[in-house]
Amino acid sequence: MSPRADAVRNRTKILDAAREQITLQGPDAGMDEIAAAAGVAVGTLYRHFPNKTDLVGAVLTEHLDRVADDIEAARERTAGGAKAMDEILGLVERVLEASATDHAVKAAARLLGAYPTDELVEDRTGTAFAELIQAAKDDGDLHGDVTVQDFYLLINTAPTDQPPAVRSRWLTLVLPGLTARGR
Amino acid sequence: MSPRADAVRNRTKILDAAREQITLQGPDAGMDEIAAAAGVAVGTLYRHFPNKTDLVGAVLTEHLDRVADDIEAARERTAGGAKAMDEILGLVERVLEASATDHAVKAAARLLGAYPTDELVEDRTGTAFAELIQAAKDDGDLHGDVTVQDFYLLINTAPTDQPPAVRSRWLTLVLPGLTARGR
DNA sequence: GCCTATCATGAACCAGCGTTCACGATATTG
DNA sequence: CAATATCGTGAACGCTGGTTCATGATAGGC
Repeated sequence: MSPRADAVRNRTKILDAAREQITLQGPDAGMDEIAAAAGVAVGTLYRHFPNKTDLVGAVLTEHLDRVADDIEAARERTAGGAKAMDEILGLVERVLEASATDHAVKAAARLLGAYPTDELVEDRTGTAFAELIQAAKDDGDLHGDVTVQDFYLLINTAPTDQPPAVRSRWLTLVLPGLTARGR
Repeated sequence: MSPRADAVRNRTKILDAAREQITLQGPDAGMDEIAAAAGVAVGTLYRHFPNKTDLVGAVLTEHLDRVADDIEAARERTAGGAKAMDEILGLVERVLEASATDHAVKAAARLLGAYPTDELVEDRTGTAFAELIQAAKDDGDLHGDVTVQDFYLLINTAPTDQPPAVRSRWLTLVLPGLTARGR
Protein backbone atom coordinates (compact mmCIF):
# COMPACT_ATOMS: atom_id res chain seq x y z
CA MET A 1 0.00 0.00 0.00
CA SER A 2 1.63 3.23 -1.06
CA PRO A 3 0.91 6.15 1.21
CA ARG A 4 -2.01 8.44 0.53
CA ALA A 5 -1.36 11.46 -1.69
CA ASP A 6 -2.30 14.07 0.90
CA ALA A 7 -0.09 12.31 3.41
CA VAL A 8 3.09 12.79 1.36
CA ARG A 9 2.01 16.34 0.61
CA ASN A 10 1.70 17.03 4.33
CA ARG A 11 4.99 15.38 5.06
CA THR A 12 6.87 17.81 2.85
CA LYS A 13 4.83 20.73 4.19
CA ILE A 14 5.88 19.70 7.69
CA LEU A 15 9.53 19.33 6.77
CA ASP A 16 9.48 22.70 5.03
CA ALA A 17 7.91 24.39 8.02
CA ALA A 18 10.25 22.65 10.45
CA ARG A 19 13.24 23.72 8.40
CA GLU A 20 11.99 27.29 8.38
CA GLN A 21 11.17 27.47 12.07
CA ILE A 22 14.37 25.76 13.18
CA THR A 23 16.29 28.15 10.96
CA LEU A 24 14.65 31.06 12.73
CA GLN A 25 14.54 29.88 16.34
CA GLY A 26 16.73 26.82 16.52
CA PRO A 27 15.64 23.40 17.78
CA ASP A 28 13.70 25.16 20.55
CA ALA A 29 10.95 25.98 18.08
CA GLY A 30 7.71 24.63 19.50
CA MET A 31 5.83 21.78 17.89
CA ASP A 32 2.78 24.05 17.91
CA GLU A 33 4.65 26.69 15.96
CA ILE A 34 5.93 24.23 13.41
CA ALA A 35 2.44 22.80 12.98
CA ALA A 36 0.95 26.27 12.55
CA ALA A 37 3.63 27.23 10.02
CA ALA A 38 2.84 24.05 8.11
CA GLY A 39 -0.89 24.76 8.15
CA VAL A 40 -1.53 21.48 9.92
CA ALA A 41 -2.59 20.27 13.36
CA VAL A 42 -0.08 19.09 15.94
CA GLY A 43 -1.32 15.54 15.77
CA THR A 44 -0.31 15.37 12.13
CA LEU A 45 3.30 16.03 13.07
CA TYR A 46 3.20 13.02 15.33
CA ARG A 47 1.71 10.84 12.64
CA HIS A 48 4.77 11.48 10.47
CA PHE A 49 7.42 11.72 13.20
CA PRO A 50 7.13 9.74 16.44
CA ASN A 51 8.57 12.59 18.48
CA LYS A 52 10.23 15.97 18.27
CA THR A 53 13.74 14.54 18.37
CA ASP A 54 13.11 12.65 15.15
CA LEU A 55 11.66 15.66 13.37
CA VAL A 56 14.54 17.90 14.37
CA GLY A 57 16.96 15.13 13.52
CA ALA A 58 15.53 14.86 10.01
CA VAL A 59 15.99 18.58 9.42
CA LEU A 60 19.51 18.65 10.82
CA THR A 61 20.52 15.63 8.76
CA GLU A 62 19.49 17.56 5.65
CA HIS A 63 21.80 20.36 6.68
CA LEU A 64 24.66 18.00 7.33
CA ASP A 65 24.16 16.69 3.81
CA ARG A 66 24.45 20.19 2.44
CA VAL A 67 27.68 20.72 4.33
CA ALA A 68 28.98 17.42 3.00
CA ASP A 69 28.16 18.55 -0.55
CA ASP A 70 30.02 21.78 0.07
CA ILE A 71 33.09 19.95 1.28
CA GLU A 72 33.11 17.53 -1.64
CA ALA A 73 32.78 20.42 -4.08
CA ALA A 74 35.78 22.07 -2.44
CA ARG A 75 37.75 18.86 -2.71
CA GLU A 76 37.01 18.68 -6.41
CA ARG A 77 37.97 22.28 -6.99
CA THR A 78 41.27 21.47 -5.33
CA ALA A 79 41.73 18.50 -7.63
CA GLY A 80 41.10 20.94 -10.46
CA GLY A 81 43.97 23.15 -9.41
CA ALA A 82 42.61 25.41 -6.67
CA LYS A 83 44.76 25.94 -3.56
CA ALA A 84 43.64 23.57 -0.83
CA MET A 85 44.13 26.06 1.99
CA ASP A 86 42.00 28.66 0.22
CA GLU A 87 39.22 26.13 -0.13
CA ILE A 88 39.47 25.21 3.53
CA LEU A 89 39.34 28.82 4.63
CA GLY A 90 36.38 29.37 2.35
CA LEU A 91 34.59 26.41 3.89
CA VAL A 92 35.20 27.59 7.42
CA GLU A 93 34.08 31.12 6.68
CA ARG A 94 30.98 29.87 4.89
CA VAL A 95 29.94 27.60 7.76
CA LEU A 96 30.63 30.29 10.34
CA GLU A 97 28.74 32.92 8.41
CA ALA A 98 25.79 30.59 8.00
CA SER A 99 25.84 29.60 11.67
CA ALA A 100 25.47 33.22 12.64
CA THR A 101 22.20 33.64 10.79
CA ASP A 102 20.77 30.18 10.55
CA HIS A 103 20.08 28.46 13.85
CA ALA A 104 19.65 25.19 12.01
CA VAL A 105 23.21 24.97 10.70
CA LYS A 106 24.39 26.11 14.11
CA ALA A 107 22.71 23.12 15.69
CA ALA A 108 23.89 20.88 12.86
CA ALA A 109 27.47 22.00 13.38
CA ARG A 110 27.11 21.10 17.02
CA LEU A 111 26.13 17.60 15.96
CA LEU A 112 29.37 17.21 14.03
CA GLY A 113 31.34 17.85 17.19
CA ALA A 114 29.09 15.75 19.38
CA TYR A 115 29.19 12.48 17.44
CA PRO A 116 32.85 12.36 16.48
CA THR A 117 32.87 9.35 14.22
CA ASP A 118 29.41 7.83 14.33
CA GLU A 119 27.31 9.38 11.61
CA LEU A 120 26.91 8.38 7.99
CA VAL A 121 27.35 11.90 6.71
CA GLU A 122 30.33 12.12 8.98
CA ASP A 123 32.12 9.52 6.93
CA ARG A 124 31.39 11.19 3.63
CA THR A 125 32.33 14.56 5.09
CA GLY A 126 35.29 13.30 7.02
CA THR A 127 37.14 11.59 4.20
CA ALA A 128 36.70 14.46 1.76
CA PHE A 129 37.77 16.92 4.42
CA ALA A 130 40.76 14.79 5.34
CA GLU A 131 41.94 14.85 1.73
CA LEU A 132 41.69 18.64 1.67
CA ILE A 133 43.69 18.86 4.87
CA GLN A 134 46.36 16.54 3.55
CA ALA A 135 46.65 18.61 0.38
CA ALA A 136 47.06 21.80 2.41
CA LYS A 137 49.77 20.13 4.48
CA ASP A 138 51.59 19.12 1.29
CA ASP A 139 51.52 22.76 0.25
CA GLY A 140 53.04 23.69 3.60
CA ASP A 141 50.03 25.81 4.50
CA LEU A 142 48.86 23.71 7.42
CA HIS A 143 50.65 22.47 10.49
CA GLY A 144 51.43 18.77 10.28
CA ASP A 145 49.39 17.47 13.20
CA VAL A 146 46.11 19.21 12.40
CA THR A 147 43.17 16.84 12.05
CA VAL A 148 39.56 16.94 10.93
CA GLN A 149 38.55 16.81 14.57
CA ASP A 150 40.49 19.99 15.19
CA PHE A 151 38.34 21.81 12.67
CA TYR A 152 35.15 20.42 14.15
CA LEU A 153 36.35 21.55 17.56
CA LEU A 154 37.06 25.07 16.40
CA ILE A 155 33.81 25.37 14.48
CA ASN A 156 31.94 24.18 17.53
CA THR A 157 33.55 26.80 19.73
CA ALA A 158 33.08 29.67 17.30
CA PRO A 159 31.18 32.63 18.77
CA THR A 160 28.28 32.42 16.32
CA ASP A 161 26.01 34.64 18.39
CA GLN A 162 28.42 37.57 18.42
CA PRO A 163 28.39 40.52 15.98
CA PRO A 164 30.38 40.16 12.74
CA ALA A 165 33.32 42.22 13.99
CA VAL A 166 33.78 39.90 16.96
CA ARG A 167 33.44 36.81 14.80
CA SER A 168 36.11 37.99 12.41
CA ARG A 169 38.39 38.96 15.29
CA TRP A 170 37.95 35.44 16.62
CA LEU A 171 39.03 34.01 13.29
CA THR A 172 42.12 36.22 13.31
CA LEU A 173 43.03 34.94 16.76
CA VAL A 174 42.40 31.29 16.05
CA LEU A 175 43.68 30.68 12.53
CA PRO A 176 47.41 31.07 13.30
CA GLY A 177 47.22 27.99 15.50
CA LEU A 178 46.52 25.93 12.40
CA THR A 179 49.28 27.29 10.20
CA ALA A 180 52.22 29.10 11.79
CA ARG A 181 52.39 27.13 15.01
CA GLY A 182 55.85 26.14 16.21
CA ARG A 183 57.52 28.56 13.86
CA MET B 1 14.71 48.41 62.19
CA SER B 2 17.57 45.97 61.67
CA PRO B 3 16.57 42.64 60.18
CA ARG B 4 15.70 39.76 62.43
CA ALA B 5 18.49 37.39 63.45
CA ASP B 6 16.96 34.29 61.88
CA ALA B 7 16.42 36.22 58.66
CA VAL B 8 20.11 36.94 58.15
CA ARG B 9 20.90 33.38 59.14
CA ASN B 10 18.54 32.11 56.47
CA ARG B 11 19.93 34.50 53.91
CA THR B 12 23.41 33.03 54.20
CA LYS B 13 22.01 29.50 54.28
CA ILE B 14 20.23 30.28 51.02
CA LEU B 15 23.30 31.79 49.40
CA ASP B 16 25.39 28.82 50.50
CA ALA B 17 22.90 26.34 49.08
CA ALA B 18 22.50 28.32 45.87
CA ARG B 19 26.26 28.44 45.43
CA GLU B 20 26.47 24.71 45.95
CA GLN B 21 23.60 23.78 43.64
CA ILE B 22 24.66 26.17 40.88
CA THR B 23 28.15 24.76 41.13
CA LEU B 24 26.77 21.28 40.59
CA GLN B 25 24.05 21.86 38.02
CA GLY B 26 24.54 25.38 36.73
CA PRO B 27 21.91 28.13 36.75
CA ASP B 28 19.32 25.53 35.74
CA ALA B 29 19.18 24.30 39.31
CA GLY B 30 15.56 24.47 40.43
CA MET B 31 14.36 26.84 43.10
CA ASP B 32 12.88 23.84 44.89
CA GLU B 33 16.25 22.13 44.95
CA ILE B 34 18.03 25.19 46.27
CA ALA B 35 15.39 25.60 48.95
CA ALA B 36 15.67 21.96 49.96
CA ALA B 37 19.46 22.17 50.08
CA ALA B 38 19.14 25.23 52.31
CA GLY B 39 16.67 23.48 54.61
CA VAL B 40 14.09 26.14 53.92
CA ALA B 41 10.79 26.52 52.08
CA VAL B 42 10.55 27.99 48.58
CA GLY B 43 8.69 31.04 49.80
CA THR B 44 11.67 31.98 51.93
CA LEU B 45 13.84 32.25 48.84
CA TYR B 46 11.41 34.75 47.42
CA ARG B 47 11.39 36.81 50.61
CA HIS B 48 15.13 37.36 50.23
CA PHE B 49 15.37 37.50 46.44
CA PRO B 50 12.50 38.84 44.32
CA ASN B 51 13.10 36.24 41.60
CA LYS B 52 15.46 33.54 40.44
CA THR B 53 17.46 35.89 38.23
CA ASP B 54 18.47 37.96 41.25
CA LEU B 55 19.48 34.95 43.29
CA VAL B 56 21.60 33.50 40.52
CA GLY B 57 23.03 36.93 39.84
CA ALA B 58 24.13 37.27 43.46
CA VAL B 59 25.97 33.96 43.31
CA LEU B 60 27.64 34.71 40.00
CA THR B 61 28.76 38.14 41.20
CA GLU B 62 30.55 36.43 44.07
CA HIS B 63 32.41 34.29 41.58
CA LEU B 64 33.36 37.28 39.48
CA ASP B 65 34.81 38.80 42.63
CA ARG B 66 36.92 35.71 43.16
CA VAL B 67 38.22 35.89 39.62
CA ALA B 68 39.02 39.56 40.13
CA ASP B 69 41.00 38.66 43.26
CA ASP B 70 42.89 36.04 41.30
CA ILE B 71 43.80 38.53 38.59
CA GLU B 72 44.96 41.15 41.06
CA ALA B 73 47.10 38.59 42.85
CA ALA B 74 48.71 37.68 39.53
CA ARG B 75 49.36 41.33 38.81
CA GLU B 76 51.10 41.71 42.13
CA ARG B 77 53.21 38.63 41.61
CA THR B 78 54.30 40.17 38.31
CA ALA B 79 55.22 43.40 40.08
CA GLY B 80 57.28 41.21 42.40
CA GLY B 81 59.31 39.82 39.52
CA ALA B 82 57.26 36.96 38.06
CA LYS B 83 56.98 36.70 34.27
CA ALA B 84 53.76 38.34 33.14
CA MET B 85 53.06 35.79 30.42
CA ASP B 86 53.42 32.92 32.86
CA GLU B 87 50.91 34.55 35.15
CA ILE B 88 48.49 35.09 32.29
CA LEU B 89 48.77 31.49 31.15
CA GLY B 90 48.27 30.38 34.73
CA LEU B 91 45.14 32.49 35.00
CA VAL B 92 43.69 31.14 31.78
CA GLU B 93 44.40 27.57 32.70
CA ARG B 94 42.95 28.06 36.16
CA VAL B 95 39.73 29.58 34.88
CA LEU B 96 39.37 26.94 32.19
CA GLU B 97 40.03 24.12 34.59
CA ALA B 98 37.48 25.52 37.03
CA SER B 99 34.91 26.04 34.30
CA ALA B 100 35.11 22.38 33.44
CA THR B 101 34.10 21.26 36.92
CA ASP B 102 32.21 24.17 38.36
CA HIS B 103 29.11 25.17 36.46
CA ALA B 104 28.98 28.40 38.41
CA VAL B 105 32.28 29.80 37.17
CA LYS B 106 31.30 28.63 33.69
CA ALA B 107 28.21 30.79 33.86
CA ALA B 108 30.17 33.60 35.49
CA ALA B 109 32.73 33.52 32.70
CA ARG B 110 29.90 33.86 30.22
CA LEU B 111 28.84 37.02 32.02
CA LEU B 112 32.27 38.55 31.48
CA GLY B 113 31.87 38.18 27.75
CA ALA B 114 28.25 39.26 27.73
CA TYR B 115 28.62 42.61 29.50
CA PRO B 116 31.83 43.88 27.90
CA THR B 117 32.42 47.00 29.95
CA ASP B 118 29.43 47.48 32.17
CA GLU B 119 30.05 45.73 35.43
CA LEU B 120 31.79 47.03 38.53
CA VAL B 121 33.92 43.94 38.88
CA GLU B 122 34.65 44.29 35.23
CA ASP B 123 36.48 47.53 35.91
CA ARG B 124 38.52 46.10 38.75
CA THR B 125 39.25 42.99 36.70
CA GLY B 126 39.81 44.85 33.48
CA THR B 127 42.44 47.30 34.64
CA ALA B 128 44.51 44.73 36.50
CA PHE B 129 44.29 42.38 33.54
CA ALA B 130 45.24 45.17 31.14
CA GLU B 131 48.39 45.85 33.16
CA LEU B 132 49.35 42.19 32.97
CA ILE B 133 48.83 42.18 29.23
CA GLN B 134 50.90 45.30 28.77
CA ALA B 135 53.73 43.78 30.81
CA ALA B 136 53.65 40.63 28.66
CA LYS B 137 53.79 42.77 25.54
CA ASP B 138 56.82 44.60 26.90
CA ASP B 139 58.49 41.23 27.37
CA GLY B 140 57.74 40.42 23.75
CA ASP B 141 55.60 37.44 24.77
CA LEU B 142 52.30 38.76 23.49
CA HIS B 143 51.28 40.11 20.14
CA GLY B 144 50.90 43.90 20.18
CA ASP B 145 47.20 44.22 19.39
CA VAL B 146 45.87 41.71 21.90
CA THR B 147 43.30 43.17 24.29
CA VAL B 148 41.46 42.15 27.44
CA GLN B 149 38.38 41.58 25.32
CA ASP B 150 40.30 39.03 23.28
CA PHE B 151 40.89 36.96 26.38
CA TYR B 152 37.27 37.21 27.42
CA LEU B 153 36.29 36.10 23.95
CA LEU B 154 38.57 33.09 24.02
CA ILE B 155 37.55 32.07 27.51
CA ASN B 156 33.93 32.33 26.49
CA THR B 157 34.43 30.07 23.52
CA ALA B 158 36.48 27.46 25.37
CA PRO B 159 35.05 23.92 25.15
CA THR B 160 34.49 23.54 28.88
CA ASP B 161 32.18 20.55 28.51
CA GLN B 162 34.73 18.46 26.65
CA PRO B 163 37.11 15.92 28.20
CA PRO B 164 40.51 17.17 29.44
CA ALA B 165 42.39 15.94 26.37
CA VAL B 166 40.15 17.96 24.07
CA ARG B 167 40.39 21.04 26.27
CA SER B 168 44.18 20.95 26.25
CA ARG B 169 44.22 20.36 22.51
CA TRP B 170 42.06 23.45 22.15
CA LEU B 171 44.54 25.48 24.15
CA THR B 172 47.35 24.27 21.94
CA LEU B 173 45.45 25.38 18.87
CA VAL B 174 44.39 28.75 20.21
CA LEU B 175 47.38 30.07 22.13
CA PRO B 176 49.65 30.69 19.13
CA GLY B 177 47.20 33.32 17.92
CA LEU B 178 48.11 35.42 20.94
CA THR B 179 51.87 35.15 20.71
CA ALA B 180 53.47 34.05 17.47
CA ARG B 181 51.00 35.64 15.08
CA GLY B 182 52.40 37.47 12.08
CA ARG B 183 55.79 35.91 12.48
C1' DG C 1 5.22 37.93 79.48
C1' DC C 2 2.62 40.11 76.11
C1' DC C 3 2.17 42.17 71.38
C1' DT C 4 3.14 43.16 66.91
C1' DA C 5 5.91 43.57 62.98
C1' DT C 6 8.71 40.55 60.66
C1' DC C 7 9.45 36.30 58.74
C1' DA C 8 8.65 31.22 57.21
C1' DT C 9 5.63 27.88 55.23
C1' DG C 10 4.10 25.03 51.35
C1' DA C 11 0.05 24.08 48.89
C1' DA C 12 -1.71 26.10 44.93
C1' DC C 13 -1.34 28.64 40.69
C1' DC C 14 0.07 29.43 36.11
C1' DA C 15 2.40 29.11 31.77
C1' DG C 16 4.99 26.51 28.46
C1' DC C 17 5.74 22.36 25.98
C1' DG C 18 5.85 17.66 24.36
C1' DT C 19 2.67 14.13 23.69
C1' DT C 20 -1.74 11.40 23.24
C1' DC C 21 -6.24 9.81 21.76
C1' DA C 22 -11.08 9.38 20.54
C1' DC C 23 -13.40 11.10 16.87
C1' DG C 24 -14.47 12.83 12.25
C1' DA C 25 -12.89 13.41 7.38
C1' DT C 26 -11.15 11.58 3.08
C1' DA C 27 -8.44 9.23 -0.39
C1' DT C 28 -8.25 4.91 -2.50
C1' DT C 29 -9.74 0.22 -3.93
C1' DG C 30 -12.99 -3.07 -6.02
C1' DC D 1 -20.73 4.19 -5.23
C1' DA D 2 -19.98 2.00 -1.26
C1' DA D 3 -16.51 0.32 2.17
C1' DT D 4 -12.55 0.70 4.72
C1' DA D 5 -8.06 1.64 5.80
C1' DT D 6 -5.48 5.64 6.15
C1' DC D 7 -5.03 10.10 7.68
C1' DG D 8 -6.04 14.75 10.11
C1' DT D 9 -7.88 17.17 14.09
C1' DG D 10 -7.33 19.73 18.34
C1' DA D 11 -8.79 19.55 22.93
C1' DA D 12 -6.87 17.51 26.82
C1' DC D 13 -3.16 15.40 29.54
C1' DG D 14 1.04 15.28 32.33
C1' DC D 15 5.00 17.14 33.61
C1' DT D 16 8.27 20.77 34.84
C1' DG D 17 9.58 24.91 36.99
C1' DG D 18 8.96 29.67 38.44
C1' DT D 19 6.02 32.44 41.34
C1' DT D 20 2.35 33.82 44.75
C1' DC D 21 -0.41 34.29 48.96
C1' DA D 22 -3.26 33.18 52.95
C1' DT D 23 -1.96 31.24 57.13
C1' DG D 24 0.71 30.25 61.11
C1' DA D 25 5.06 30.89 63.79
C1' DT D 26 8.48 33.74 66.28
C1' DA D 27 11.96 37.17 67.39
C1' DG D 28 12.59 41.37 69.73
C1' DG D 29 10.98 45.63 71.99
C1' DC D 30 8.11 47.54 75.77
